[in-house]
Amino acid sequence: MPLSKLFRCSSTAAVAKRERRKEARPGELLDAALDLFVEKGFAATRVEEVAARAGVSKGTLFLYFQNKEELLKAVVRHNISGYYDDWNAQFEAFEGSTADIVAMRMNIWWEQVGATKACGITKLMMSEAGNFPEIAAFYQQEVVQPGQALIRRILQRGIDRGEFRPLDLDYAVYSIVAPMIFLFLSRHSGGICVPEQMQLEPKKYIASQLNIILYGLSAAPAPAVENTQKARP
Amino acid sequence: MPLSKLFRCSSTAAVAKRERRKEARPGELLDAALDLFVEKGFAATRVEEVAARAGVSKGTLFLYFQNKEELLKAVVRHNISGYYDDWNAQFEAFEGSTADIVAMRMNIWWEQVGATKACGITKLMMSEAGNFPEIAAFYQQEVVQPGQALIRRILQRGIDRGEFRPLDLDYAVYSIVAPMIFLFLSRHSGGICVPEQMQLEPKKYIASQLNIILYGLSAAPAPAVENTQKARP
Amino acid sequence: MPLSKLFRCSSTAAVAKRERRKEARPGELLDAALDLFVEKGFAATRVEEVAARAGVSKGTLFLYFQNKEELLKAVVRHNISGYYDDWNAQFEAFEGSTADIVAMRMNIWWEQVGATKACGITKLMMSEAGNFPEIAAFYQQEVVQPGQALIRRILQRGIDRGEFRPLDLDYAVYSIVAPMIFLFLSRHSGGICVPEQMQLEPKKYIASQLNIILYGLSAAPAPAVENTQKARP
Amino acid sequence: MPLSKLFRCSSTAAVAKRERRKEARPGELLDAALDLFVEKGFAATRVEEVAARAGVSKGTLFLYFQNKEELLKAVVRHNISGYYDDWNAQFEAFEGSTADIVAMRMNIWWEQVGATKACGITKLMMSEAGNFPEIAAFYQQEVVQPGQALIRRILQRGIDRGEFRPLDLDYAVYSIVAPMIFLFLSRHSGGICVPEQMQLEPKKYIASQLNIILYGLSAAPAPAVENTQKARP
DNA sequence: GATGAATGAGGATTCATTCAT
DNA sequence: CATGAATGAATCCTCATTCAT
Repeated sequence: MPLSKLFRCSSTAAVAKRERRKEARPGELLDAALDLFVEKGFAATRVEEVAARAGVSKGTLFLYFQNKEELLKAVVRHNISGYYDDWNAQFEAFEGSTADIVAMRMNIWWEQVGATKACGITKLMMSEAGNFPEIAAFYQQEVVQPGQALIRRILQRGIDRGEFRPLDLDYAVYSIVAPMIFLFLSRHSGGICVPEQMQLEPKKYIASQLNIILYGLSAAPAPAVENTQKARP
Repeated sequence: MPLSKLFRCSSTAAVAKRERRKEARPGELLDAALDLFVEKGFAATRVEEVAARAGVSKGTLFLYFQNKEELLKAVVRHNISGYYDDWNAQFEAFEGSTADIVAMRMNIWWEQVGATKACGITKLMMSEAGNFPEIAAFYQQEVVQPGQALIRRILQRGIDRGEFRPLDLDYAVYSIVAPMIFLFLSRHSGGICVPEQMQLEPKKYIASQLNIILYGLSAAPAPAVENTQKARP
Repeated sequence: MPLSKLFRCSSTAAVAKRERRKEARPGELLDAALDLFVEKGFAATRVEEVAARAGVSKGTLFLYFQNKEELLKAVVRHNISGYYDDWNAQFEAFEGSTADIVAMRMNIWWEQVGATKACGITKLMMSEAGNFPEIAAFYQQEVVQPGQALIRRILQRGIDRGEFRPLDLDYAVYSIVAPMIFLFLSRHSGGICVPEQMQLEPKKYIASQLNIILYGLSAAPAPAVENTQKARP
Repeated sequence: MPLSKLFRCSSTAAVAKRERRKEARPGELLDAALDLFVEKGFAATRVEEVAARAGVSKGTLFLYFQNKEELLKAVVRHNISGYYDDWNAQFEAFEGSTADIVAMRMNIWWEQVGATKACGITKLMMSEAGNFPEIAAFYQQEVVQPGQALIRRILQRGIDRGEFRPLDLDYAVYSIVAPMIFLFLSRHSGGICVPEQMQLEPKKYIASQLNIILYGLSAAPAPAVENTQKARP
């Protein structure tokens, strides 16, 4: 049954290839695992499937990862490589209006995360956070907090430069974060966020949100909203 | 819902205890199930736990619910049905500004759903939608679509009355929906949405979002946002 | 739900009727049980179904029968009321040829047992004998042995009167018994004995068997059968 | 059946033990299953018992058989396949009297099936046919129909050669089939067919049946049987 | 007597993990 | 290193039986 036995010869070329593959193994497993965890959920994904998709046997998977949970952790860690250094640098370097920074940030966030397979990690983390507090904490520290800190700095810049109204930053960050997270989740929520037949067009969605948010953040005079609303500061 | 209540005359003291319990059972089971499903997830919750928390045995649960999946469906149905009739009526009856309707809607949505145990259903549904397409479809039809339809009508009213700018409603609804879903999810996401130490204050969060959104929706003149942004219509 | 409550009044007529029904209960339960045991098998029949078909509640059944096994035993006992007294008497009284007795016996056996619901008991007993040795022993003693004894006496009569050849009765009885048992079983064997599309016509089947058997039993000279066959005695 | 045996060269001593066991497993499991299914019935047999008797764990069984029902089907297939080719060939090749073919057929049927463990399958199938229509259909097609077709051809040969009387084959086949099925069933019926203390001697039983049947089938002149009997054709 | 709500033992099946080869 | 056969813990669900009313 193991056909590989029949075809494996001891030429150096073959050894080299095997060697190379050996080193590639963990990465292939992580890719396969990401796909499947995102597609079917953590619990519903069988390790055997992950192994099969990576082209190895079940046993081999356990050579590289202590258990299924460790595999999940590794998947998350592996897929949140530091965008933030780049993104922070971009922010520092930017010279235009803060509104433009916000717009750019959301669009790039989409392009570099939302449009990739990593998008599904948000939903994956949300679903599994309860069962894996340790990894949730890790994700919080490595992803959530730096992300929100960056948004915060952006908004602060707008306020400092008089482009944005004075805002309670603790809450204002969510006017940027919430729509983006919602967008990511909506793509893996099976119609729970956005009805399936609707199919959100991401770029249009972001534009629409920006159109509203930026106006709301701006230092222009506010309309009168009585009753439930606090007057603008 | 239990019609029998309407027809029972109070003379039968003898039948009381057993029968009263029987009527209470489904509700007790649904409450227990909601708690546990939200806390541990659907798959990770054992039916026996649900039964135990409701103070009955495993078998009793299956007297009232055909299987675990039906129990989940019943939980969803039990905790969401009936809001929309009220909410639609409220909307029809309201005479004030549309901004106030939006504000009221978000606050009431919070109070009647977000602040209750039912809040966790959003995350529960998102996590399980992939594994239970039937339930997802049910939720989509019974909850998501009517909810978004209501928001749509509200925004349409604002536009019709000249209070709001002309908007692409397909996308504008999410300026209301996204922050609320995000809020609900954040309370059950183990810090994936909002870092745990931050502890969002819901009323303040809603006020902050409203403050920005309503301004963004309003017909007042927009600030100049160049580059990525479309000019206001 | 129990509609009977609504209609039960305390008139003497009603009481009489209830009384009558009460006495009829065990019989109704036995009838229902026989139907279901034969149709679905013992294990696959739920006591609740039996009770429902008899028009009573599950609890009531246990008022009359200690448990499901006792119910089965009662069903068997109830449905093998003494044909043998009649049949033995018929045999004693008969004056014609023994071949005619055999023919009559098989036909009457069919009419009074095979064509009735009792027919299914043979298959039921065969299936359950292993699980209920006690009742198998009972059936053996009350049904199988008397039946074979009668056949034996019939054959003996044929031999004694020179109508039949001398036969080893221990085995010859099965030339009569086997075809009949096979017929009974075939009607409840789901195509294991006789392919379902074939549908044996009982009277024709019996005639065909008789035609062959009686010839084989008769004292007429035998054809030459070499090799495997013993010569006729 | 395991083709791999044919292709395995004997150089791989290292792989031996584990692999040999793997190949033996299905057979060991089928043997264990046959024993237990026949002894206790299908429903009453726990898969764990089957596994234990085969010396493996519960899980291992499911490595080889999708579920309990497939195990049953495999048992049937394993124990009946392949006789008919031989038997049909034997029939074609035979040159003696048709009476001898009949005699040989019954004796060999006994020796190759009745005297083996496979004998119990007949009763097993009869008991379970109602609950597993799919298996019943399979057995009907693979076992019952080919078997009866063979008997039919044998009888036809006898008629064609003037050895047997003209017979309605649809019914005459059962003069051969019924006694054999009865014999098989009797060995697993707990005394329902044949009282336990009697202990049928199979060879003697078959001889006795043959003695009667063959005489009845033969073209020799028939004795007068009046009344219920049709005159011989 | 009659009811039917409640019980809980019992069994098939899945799948992460181990380990002999 | 790699394999995949073997394991057995874990859980849903059924249904005979009990017993408070």
